[in-house]
Amino acid sequence: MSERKILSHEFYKHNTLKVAKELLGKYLVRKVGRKKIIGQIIETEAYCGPKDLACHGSRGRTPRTEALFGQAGQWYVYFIYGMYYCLNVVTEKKDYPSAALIRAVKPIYGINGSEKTDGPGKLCRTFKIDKKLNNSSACSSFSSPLRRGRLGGGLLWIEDWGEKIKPSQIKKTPRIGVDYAKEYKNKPWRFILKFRI
DNA sequence: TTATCGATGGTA
DNA sequence: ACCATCGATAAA
Repeated sequence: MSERKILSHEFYKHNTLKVAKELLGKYLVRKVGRKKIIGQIIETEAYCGPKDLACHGSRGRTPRTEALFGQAGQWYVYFIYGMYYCLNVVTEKKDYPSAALIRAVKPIYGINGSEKTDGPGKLCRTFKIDKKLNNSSACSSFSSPLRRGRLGGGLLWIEDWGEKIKPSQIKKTPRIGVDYAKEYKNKPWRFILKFRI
């Protein structure tokens, strides 16, 4: 049995396409109160900097996208379509707007059968992710502010459980919902983990 | 099965 | 007006 390691800043600061692919098979861990929710990441998308017209950062720095311009390894959570949140983890250099969108996980622990995890909005609903997590760190399980005189547990992070994913297990497709992105709309920057080849 | 459409509200 | 979505409904 392999050790479970929290992914570090080092993991996230590389090329966004690489990070988005390497996130497949890792484990998204959410702590809410004393309960844990865990899902294995099976679908991601890469948003690759200021030139990528699908990336929120391509329209410049705004209050909403501030976290996207921050340090690798922090969460970028935004509100969309009036009722959903989307979860991204920031990649590459500070001030370079790039991130990996986590689109789907496979339920592993603490998830009711009726709760869906197969879409960015549904995943955030099930994992109780909203803007309160925006700009917080994904690199520690002890990153939250002091509460009642002691460290609160971390709230949301990603673990490597030592599984190796082969390139042949990764399906690539264009990203969802970015028809407006001109020459970037058909870039195969959506990555899906296949369990059957 | 695929296609279409309304809900809903922050953002620029 | 637009939107990195979802779920219901209709059509086929």
